[in-house]
Amino acid sequence: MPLPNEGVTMNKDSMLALDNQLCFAVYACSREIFRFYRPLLDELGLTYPQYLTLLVLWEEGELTVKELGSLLFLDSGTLTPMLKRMESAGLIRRQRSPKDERKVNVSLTKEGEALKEQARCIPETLLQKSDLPEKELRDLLGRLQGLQQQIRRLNDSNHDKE
Amino acid sequence: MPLPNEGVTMNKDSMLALDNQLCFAVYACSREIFRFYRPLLDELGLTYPQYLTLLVLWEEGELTVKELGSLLFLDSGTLTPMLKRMESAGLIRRQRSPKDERKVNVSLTKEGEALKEQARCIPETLLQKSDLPEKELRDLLGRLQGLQQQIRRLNDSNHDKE
DNA sequence: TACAATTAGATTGTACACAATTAAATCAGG
DNA sequence: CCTGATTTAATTGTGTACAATCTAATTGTA
Repeated sequence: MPLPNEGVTMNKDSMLALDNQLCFAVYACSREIFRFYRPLLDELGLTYPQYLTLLVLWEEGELTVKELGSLLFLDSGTLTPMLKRMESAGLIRRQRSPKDERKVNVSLTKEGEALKEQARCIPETLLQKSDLPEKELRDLLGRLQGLQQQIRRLNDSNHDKE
Repeated sequence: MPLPNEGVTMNKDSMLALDNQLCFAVYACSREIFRFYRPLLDELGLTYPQYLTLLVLWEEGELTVKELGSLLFLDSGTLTPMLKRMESAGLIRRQRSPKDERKVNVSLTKEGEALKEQARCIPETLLQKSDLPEKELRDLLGRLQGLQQQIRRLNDSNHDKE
């Protein structure tokens, strides 16, 4: 006998299957994007996470490690070694804040600033090549951001419980 | 003077900005999903990539490393050490194929098979908690899969050129 | 049959991610 | 002014990712 809301609420199995497919799709897509950018960024001597870091610094100017982390959703365990590599590559400076010795200010060197122009020269973006209509891409962006926020809320409230 | 297709074709800057936002959203979303699954999978002693590997094996039965890799889009550099960890955890077996000594067959042990039931017991899926309507999630899945395929095509044809 | 090309995995080296811990600096209540 | 709590980075340890290289097995073909 069908339940009142059958057809509206999925059964557990099909929900689980959709869950797995969607999570895998996000994961696989993310790695495919890394793979696309690699040869372009190789020429600039950057990795994709380093490129994201520069995007933020180009936009915001000087930031602390903490602020960088909250924009990129990364913690010091990831950022500290990456920033050290970027520092020894001459792209950024890392210096303790004189006002609060706990903080480390991250800022661009001339070389790091100069890469901005080179990065703009990437002739075609991924999306132009992808041949998908802009409207669809904006829609996709909105949904992904929505989903990420939802999961983030779940994760954060989960973390608080402990 | 506006070009004929202005408003239809985005300018380079806004395209670049959308590109960056979308790529970051996929990347951030992927990590948020990992973070969501971690406490659930910790109880089973699994990581998310190991869980994905088991999902495939539960579905397909015995597979070679190569076949596993083409389903998960991972190469032996990633799979070999991960499969060794799963083997020493008693979840899978790895044995050279007698017919073709180059191949390594990966199959489930009783323990690995048994985890399937425990994994089904994960009470609520991510998506049920996310509170987003099924239609929207299926739509998102389709678009992500489409995007991934497009990028994969680009990447593969790029790789052929060299 | 030789033997060059191909294929499947393993290995090596670099670079994230992230949980857990540590250490130093700052803050806040008494 | 102290001292315990909090905040900020750094460190440690484990586990992916992935390019590049290597080795052994197999295949295609002259």
